[in-house]
Amino acid sequence: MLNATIKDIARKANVSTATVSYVINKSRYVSPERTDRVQKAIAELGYRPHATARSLRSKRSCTIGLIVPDNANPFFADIARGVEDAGFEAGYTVILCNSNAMLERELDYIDVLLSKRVDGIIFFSTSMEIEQVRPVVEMGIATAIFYRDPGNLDVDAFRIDNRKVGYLGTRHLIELGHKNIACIRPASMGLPSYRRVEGFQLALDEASLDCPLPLMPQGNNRISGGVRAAEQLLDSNLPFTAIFAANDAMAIGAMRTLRDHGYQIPRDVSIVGVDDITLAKYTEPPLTTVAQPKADAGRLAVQYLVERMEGRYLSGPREIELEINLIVRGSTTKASN
Amino acid sequence: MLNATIKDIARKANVSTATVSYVINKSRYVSPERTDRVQKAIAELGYRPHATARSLRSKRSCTIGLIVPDNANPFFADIARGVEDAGFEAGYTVILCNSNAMLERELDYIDVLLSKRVDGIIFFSTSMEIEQVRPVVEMGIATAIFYRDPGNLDVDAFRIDNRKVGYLGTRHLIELGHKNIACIRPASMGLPSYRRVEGFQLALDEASLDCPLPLMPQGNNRISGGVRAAEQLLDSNLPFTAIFAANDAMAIGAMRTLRDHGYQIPRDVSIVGVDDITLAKYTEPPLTTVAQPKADAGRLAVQYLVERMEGRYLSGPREIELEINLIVRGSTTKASN
DNA sequence: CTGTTAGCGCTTTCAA
DNA sequence: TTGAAAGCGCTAACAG
Repeated sequence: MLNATIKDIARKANVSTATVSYVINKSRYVSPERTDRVQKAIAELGYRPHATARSLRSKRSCTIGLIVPDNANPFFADIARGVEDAGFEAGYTVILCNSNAMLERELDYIDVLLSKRVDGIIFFSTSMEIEQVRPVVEMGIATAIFYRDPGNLDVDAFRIDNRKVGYLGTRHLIELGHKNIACIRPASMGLPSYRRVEGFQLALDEASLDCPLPLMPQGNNRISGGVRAAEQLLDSNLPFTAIFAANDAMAIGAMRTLRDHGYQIPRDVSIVGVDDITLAKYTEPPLTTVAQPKADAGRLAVQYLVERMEGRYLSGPREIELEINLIVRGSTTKASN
Repeated sequence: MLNATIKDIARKANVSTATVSYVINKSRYVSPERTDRVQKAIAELGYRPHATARSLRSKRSCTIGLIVPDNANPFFADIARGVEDAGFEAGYTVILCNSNAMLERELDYIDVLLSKRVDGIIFFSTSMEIEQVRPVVEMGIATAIFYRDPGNLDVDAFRIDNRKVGYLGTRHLIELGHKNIACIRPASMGLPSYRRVEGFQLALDEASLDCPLPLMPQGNNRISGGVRAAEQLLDSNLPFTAIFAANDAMAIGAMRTLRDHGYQIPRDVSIVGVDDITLAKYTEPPLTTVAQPKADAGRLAVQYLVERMEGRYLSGPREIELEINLIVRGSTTKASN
C-alpha cells in the first residue's frame, strides 16, 4: 500500500495516531510492545511520513534555498556541491536557484522560497540591494550572505578580504623580481572584487613601484574580457613582464592572447589570477592564483544556518572572513632581467 | 503583517476564505468589486500563499528532484542549469541531489524526495538498478531517466547512441588518414558508455584497420585515468598516431602525459574525446570531441516531465534519443605519413 | 503510559 | 455569484 498514512498505521497497529507519531519522532516514551507493533505496521505498509503535512504542522520545512548567479559556472557549482553535501548531512534538502545575475529573477525566487517556507536561504547575490533581504530576515528565516556588507541585518555574512587578495597576488610577482606589473581590473568599480585593485596598488606602493593607467585595462570578468584586456596591454606598447588579473577567467583569456601573439608564459610574462577555478589547474601552463574556498565555504554557510534554524544560535549578525591563499603553479616565474 | 493567512485576507476584505482562494487561483468567477477588495487586502497585508498548505490540499508540490552523481562535475552542472531553467519557467522548483555515485545515497535521496512528495524526478543514476525506481513510478511520480534502459517502466528515457559516438569520433580520425589508432576505454564494461568502444571497433572494421589490445587501456573516466592510460600506451612501444578516448577527461589526461613525454599534439598524436565538457574548449590545443547536449538535455527532460505532471501526457514509456555531433578543434590533424 | 482532538493554511464540494 | 465547512496528514496540548 503506497501512500499509507499515519491513520492506516494506527489502525493496523491498533494504537492511536498520536502513538504512531511518537514512535516515528521518538518524541515521547512508548512501550516496547506498541513501538514494535507500530514499526511492523510501518514496514508492512511501506509507510513514508508525509513531509508536507509535517511541515504544515511543525512549521519547519527542512529545506534551504541557495541563490547563485549561475550554477553552470564551476565556481558556483563547487559551492552548490558543498551546500548540498552539508545540507544532506544535517537533514536538509536544497532548492537550487539560478538568478542569472538578474534582479528580477532573484526577487522572484525569494518570493518562491518564502512561499515554500524554506528554513534558510544562502545568497550569492549580485544585483540585489541588501535592504531587499530584510523581509526574509524578518520572516524569521535564517540567512547567510556572501561577499556583501550585511548592513545592520541579523544575518551571517561570509566575506573575503579582497584587498588582501590583490595584495597577495601582486606581492608574489614583486618577490619574483617583477617591476612592470599590469593589472586586469574587474568589470565594474561597484563590485566587491574591485577592492582587489586596491590591494594591487598597495603592494606596488610598498615596493615603490608604479603602474600606468594603460596597463590597467578593465575586463568583463570572463575569458573574453581577458582576451580583450590583453590586446589593450599589447597595444599600449608599454613594457610589462607580469600581470595580476582580478580573476582566473580573465587571466586565462589573457594567457591565450599573449600566447597567440608569440609570448611564452611564464618566460616572457608571468600571470596571476584569482579564484582557483577548476580550469586553472588544467591550463597550459597551470595558472598561479589566489584561491578562495568554494565547497568549504558552502559547507560553512550551512553549518551557520543550521545553528540558527535549530535554535542553537539565537540572534545577532555574524561576520566570517574566509581564508584565502596563494597557489603557485606554472604561470609565474622569476623576472628575467 | 508578515505571515498573513487567507483568513486574515478574508476578514479584511469582508469575504469568505473561499472567495480569497478563488481570487488567488482564478478558479471561479468572483465579482469585480470583491476581487478588488481581496487584491487590496493582499497587497496591504503583504500576503503570500503558503505553498506547503496548498500542496497538502492539492497534492501537488510544484517541485522536482534532480539526482546527479556530482554537481561539481561541469557536465552535470550544465545539466542542472538546464533543468533549473526550464523548471523555473514552468513554475517548478528543483531540489538538487548529489548521489556521489553511491547507491546508498541515491536510495536515501529517493526516500526524501518521496517524503517531500515531489511531482517528478530526473535520474542521472549510476549505481541504481532500474527496478529500484519502480516504487517511484508506482507512486505516480513523473520520472525521467538518463542513459539507461528503462525496462518496462512507464518513464521517459533519454539516451544517446553510444555506438554512434564511438563511431563518429573514430571515423573522424580515419578520415584524417590515421591507421594506428589507440582507444582509451571507460572504467567498466558495465557502463552504458562502454558501447563507445563498439563504435570504435566498427569504424576500424569498416576501414579494415585493427587495434591490438595493448593499445586499448581502460581508464577511470577521469583525468588521472587518462594520464595512466597514456603511460600504458607509451609503455607498449607499439606505434600509434591517434587516440580515441571514451571521454574528455581521459582525453585531457592523455594529452598532458603525451606532452610531458615530448610529444606534440596534434602533430605527433591526434586525440578525440567525448562529452564536450567546458574544459575541452580551453585546453592547449582545444580538444576535438563528440558533443552531447547538456543544458538542453536538462531542459528537454523537464518538458517531458511537465507534460506528465500536468496531465497532458497520460501514460506509456517514451524513449528519446539525444543528438550528438562531432566538434572538430585543434587536437586532431592529418596523419603525417 | 496512552488516546482524543484541535488545528496548521489551504482547496473545493455542496448548498444556497 | 458566494459562503460554510470538510478535510489533506500530521503534531502536540490536554486529559486521563
